Amino acid sequence: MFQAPRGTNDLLPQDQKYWRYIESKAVDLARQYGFGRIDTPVFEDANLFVRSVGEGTDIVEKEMYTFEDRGGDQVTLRPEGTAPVCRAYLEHGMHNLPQPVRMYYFCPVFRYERPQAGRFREHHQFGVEVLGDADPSVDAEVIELAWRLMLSLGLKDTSLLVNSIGDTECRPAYVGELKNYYQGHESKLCAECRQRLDRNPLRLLDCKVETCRALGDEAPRSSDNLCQACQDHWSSLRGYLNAVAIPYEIDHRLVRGLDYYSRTVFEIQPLEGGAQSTICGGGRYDGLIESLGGRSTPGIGFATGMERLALNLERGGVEVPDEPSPKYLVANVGDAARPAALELAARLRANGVGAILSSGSRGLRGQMRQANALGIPYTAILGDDEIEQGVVMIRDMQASTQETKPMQEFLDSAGA
RNA sequence: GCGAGCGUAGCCAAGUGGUCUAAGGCGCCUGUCUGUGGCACAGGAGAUCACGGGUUCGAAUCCCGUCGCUCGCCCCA
Repeated sequence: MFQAPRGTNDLLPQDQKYWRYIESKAVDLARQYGFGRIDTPVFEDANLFVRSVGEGTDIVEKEMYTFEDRGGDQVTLRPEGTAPVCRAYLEHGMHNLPQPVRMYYFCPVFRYERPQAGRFREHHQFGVEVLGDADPSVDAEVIELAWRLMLSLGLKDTSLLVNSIGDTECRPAYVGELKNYYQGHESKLCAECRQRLDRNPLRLLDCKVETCRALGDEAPRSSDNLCQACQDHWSSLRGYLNAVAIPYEIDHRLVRGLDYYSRTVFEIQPLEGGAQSTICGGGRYDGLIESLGGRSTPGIGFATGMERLALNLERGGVEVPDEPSPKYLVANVGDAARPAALELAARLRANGVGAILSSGSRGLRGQMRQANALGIPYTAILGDDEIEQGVVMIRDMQASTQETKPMQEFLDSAGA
């Protein structure tokens, strides 16, 4: 038997309601904030991600689905959403549009990882990007949008963490200072962290080992080591967030793993999360477009994981509306009724009314059971008697009442 | 890449060496009700007990290997 590949999932009809719900809330909000939808290819030139996400990152080092196609090109299944949007911005000359350009997307994302709760090899993201505006008010707006999405979904008990990690101006000096600090305490670090000391000192901050955490509390903070421009940006952002009353927490340990982030970074986490708890992550990436060959263009965005949002909706017991069933099931008894039933169902649908034809190979009883099991509110019954008299019997399944109506009259009223 | 747990019908699951040609429940189908659902009752279909090898008179049950799934680490949505 074939199985879905490891780390991938079928999204069955009965699971769809959570996704439709998230999608509709997200699209409504995105439109409110003036975002337009963009869809980019599932695969891209491998180098797009190597250059943007960063050569030393886990994503590029060991998680990308990269293969050579039949023409000999190295292509990669999209491991994140931001770089393709930036590529599209450049490719289509969007710097000629009124700035900033605001876009949102829903797309599958692929990373070769060991699957576990809330982490898959294929997952889906809703994300937004704002390109061409460096003002901190844009940061505030994007963060507000992320926060409003959680509220609008009905996800309670989430926390918003914000930090500034500086830019190319001030970060190198800060990383040096951090390294210095940790080197002074190297004997107390866990084995992992000793390796991080060389590879990626920033990551020392979010280690979960108790002794490392304690050291992290006392470590120099990025937000205390910003250059003047970053400092101004950071304090403006906090002011704006206060102005729109978004309940954020400053988390000095928040760093994020992709190379392209600068200044503002943020995450949203459920209070009671499992291991893979982050449901939304984002930040500013002012150097990214330039590194892809464009002229210097600031950008900021975030992405949310659909699977993690759906998981949290279920865990939180959030009521999500069911997908509506067709209004009518057309039951039929006898050979003569079969074509008439087919026609009736077709005419109902032509009027925009949902209708399914039940299998006449079952008895009427079986067809009623089917209507009941499918949650269909009305059954239209056609048998020899009805055909002869040109009528149809309509049964209200919930009220358990039924009445006979002339066919034409029923069709006229059903359309309205 | 590393560590742990688990694999019995579509789903949940009993059984931990001897009528197990595998219990029960949900769901599905049929009938009681020959043109009327939900409830009840009765019946039915559906399982190479993950796969391969070994131990044994005898294996779903014990051992080894493989595969798969789940959870955790790393990292991330």
